[in-house]
Amino acid sequence: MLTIGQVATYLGVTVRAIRHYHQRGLLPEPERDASGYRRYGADAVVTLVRIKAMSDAGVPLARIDELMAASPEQFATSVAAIDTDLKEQISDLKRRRRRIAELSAGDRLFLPEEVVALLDRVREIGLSQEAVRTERDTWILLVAQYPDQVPGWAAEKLAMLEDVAFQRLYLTADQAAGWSRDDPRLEALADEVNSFGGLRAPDTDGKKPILALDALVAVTIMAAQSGKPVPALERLVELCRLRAKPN
Amino acid sequence: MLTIGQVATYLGVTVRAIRHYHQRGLLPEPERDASGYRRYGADAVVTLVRIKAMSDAGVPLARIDELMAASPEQFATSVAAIDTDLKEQISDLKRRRRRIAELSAGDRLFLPEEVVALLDRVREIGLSQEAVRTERDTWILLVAQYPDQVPGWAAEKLAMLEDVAFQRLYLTADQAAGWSRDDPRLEALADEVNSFGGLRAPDTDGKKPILALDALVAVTIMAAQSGKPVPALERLVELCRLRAKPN
DNA sequence: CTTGACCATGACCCTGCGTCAGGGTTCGAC
DNA sequence: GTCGAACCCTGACGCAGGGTCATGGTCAAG
Repeated sequence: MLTIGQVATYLGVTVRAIRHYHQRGLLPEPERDASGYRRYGADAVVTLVRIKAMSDAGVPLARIDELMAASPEQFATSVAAIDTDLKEQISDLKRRRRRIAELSAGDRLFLPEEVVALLDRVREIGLSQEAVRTERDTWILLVAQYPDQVPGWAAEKLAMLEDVAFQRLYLTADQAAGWSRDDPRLEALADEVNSFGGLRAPDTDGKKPILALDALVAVTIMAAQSGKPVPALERLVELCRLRAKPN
Repeated sequence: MLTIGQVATYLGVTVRAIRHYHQRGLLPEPERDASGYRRYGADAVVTLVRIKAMSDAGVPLARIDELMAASPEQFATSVAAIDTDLKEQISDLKRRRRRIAELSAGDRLFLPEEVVALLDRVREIGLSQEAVRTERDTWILLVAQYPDQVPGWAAEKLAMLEDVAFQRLYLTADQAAGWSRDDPRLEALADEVNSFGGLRAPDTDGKKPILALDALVAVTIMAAQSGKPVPALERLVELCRLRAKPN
């Protein structure tokens, strides 16, 4: 008659696991000796071997007791179901691996390649690190809501950045974040923004493309909402809107 | 300012998950409004998008906070580690699928094919269902301790069963389980067993092959240990041992 | 008689949330 | 102004499959 520890080392399972099986009702409690120790016979060992085999094969404990008492047909059916389950889990993990690969490939995070290219470009141009982060965060928000349109929008914006004048404008707007709310340069800047088509916030006209300095709008919105308002940019947005609707 | 439910539906996660991220410290608790509701700004949404992206990619929550604040090199290293992890999990699941396949293929359970063949054979020969189960259980025990030797042993025993005399002996021993302890036929049976080389229990000489009627020994041992002793077979084993060591 | 290796039970820990339970809040409709 | 539906809050238990104490009894050897 074996003790629990002996059975465990014999079969290569832990003592805790065996007690767990008892608790789950998978393995009947054996008789106890005078001191209360569990004493196992060969039948218990056999049952345990079967449990271990199933469990190693990935059968969830809950189904093992079904299987132990199943007829050959039930057995086959259940095994097939479990196998299907495992197949699903595998393809799930594979999907995850693909996503992981995208994460590490997309240098900075879960954005479509067009956006990544755009971010690289604005960094190249000399945009401040903060502004780049804001640009990124804006795109993240956009992706969450318009995943299909985003690549197109990003490509469009990237194309606009070929224009040196637009680049200058973009950089100046970035600088403007440090200006005060009544800085006179804001007026000139607003004029320039308008010459590029003005501001268009994504929520202004639903699902239409965002162009130009929408990120600017986003900056002000996001800053305001996260508790760090940027007065100069707020004012700039105001000025641009005034020019856009002069009536 | 968004409520937790709005953020959740916007991003396609559950409210519970968001609260869970707060609890795990992945997502900082946002400010509350007058009634104690959480109010989320765009920054929180961005953080959540990043968390969701990592989590969807299979990054464990515990590592997400590392990654969120990691430098590009750390990021790459960690991502590689996680990918390795996923690969392992996948091959693990594949291994399980193979085991599952073996389970269902080996009709009656997790035994090497040689043993399955042997079991089929003894069933064919006409061994009682009980005896077949005992035979199976014995092999299960043997596999647990001598997984490498078992296929050889089973093949050897299967070969012996070609001999019709041996078959008869086997069947008679099966019948003997129903005899009384002092049945005179036991003597003759013991003689016959000896003419086939006698009994050899696996524990008798360590790792040497088991032959002939070891299952008989196993029957008595197992029966005794699981509380249902078989007196006639116990006696038979005794007799065989007497003949094996006549001094 | 003590020491170290076992055994017992019970209870808390992990992951990633789901799902009550037992409240309070807000909003639109009447 | 009040009703109900739909939110929100915290706290706690649940799952699989055990790991890991904590606390105390048992056993064999020296």
